[in-house]
Amino acid sequence: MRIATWNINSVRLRIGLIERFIDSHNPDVLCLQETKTINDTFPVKALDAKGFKHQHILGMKGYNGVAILSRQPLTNKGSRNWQERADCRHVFADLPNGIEIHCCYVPAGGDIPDPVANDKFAHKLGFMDEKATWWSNQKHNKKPKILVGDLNVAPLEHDVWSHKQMMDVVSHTPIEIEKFMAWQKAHQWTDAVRHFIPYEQKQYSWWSYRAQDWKTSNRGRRLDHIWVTPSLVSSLQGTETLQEARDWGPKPSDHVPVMIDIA
DNA sequence: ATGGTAGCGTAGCTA
Repeated sequence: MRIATWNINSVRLRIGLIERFIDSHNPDVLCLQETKTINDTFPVKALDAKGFKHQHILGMKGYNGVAILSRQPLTNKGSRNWQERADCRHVFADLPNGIEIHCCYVPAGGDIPDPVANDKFAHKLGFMDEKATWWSNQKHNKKPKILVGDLNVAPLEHDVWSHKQMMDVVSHTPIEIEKFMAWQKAHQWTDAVRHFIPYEQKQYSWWSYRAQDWKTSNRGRRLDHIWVTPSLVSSLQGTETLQEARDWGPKPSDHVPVMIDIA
């Protein structure tokens, strides 16, 4: 089974890129973030025509929005609010094989890495604290699980182009990484991408629109993640990050698809 | 130290 996650930055604008990705990489489950539309205008029919007949979508006007798209039926579909905001950042469902899948979109956190000066950064830190607490309290739930999404943190030294220069840049600050790791530890999540990619190897899933030439400057960050619970680790078969999609036209997303294959 | 781009929806917010 191939699971993919992609921050699409408007599902309506980029439905053609999604179709291209489905044709070229044949995912079984595709999780999207930043769909940026209410459910009524989500491209349900186009995705149904591509074989994704089972869709769990949660969108709002203009911002955020998440979706789980599946070739196989989804059951126990749900969603959750965080930091007392109904801002469409988390959906989950069960797959026929018994795996519970979660699609998350963590707040970006604004530009200033100070929770006093920047409400958006405080919100991001609180969001991850709440995630850690909630997942810690889910320990009784023994179902195998996969958590994917744009988590907006690049936690490891080689998840950013320059660890030194990024330490005071939101997404790679020590306080964010501390809270991110606490969340990961709270449910014994394993980073399924780094399970295959050596720690020393640079690995990115996002490159800014603001660079003149994203590929030449290559100042990327690994913001998009796939985590699995312990019993699934031995079933992991491989991972792929589709860097070439950063050039897919006419208008690419600033994030690229991240995939795992699991037996 | 600064400014650079993009989407939604049509101003200004968010990323």
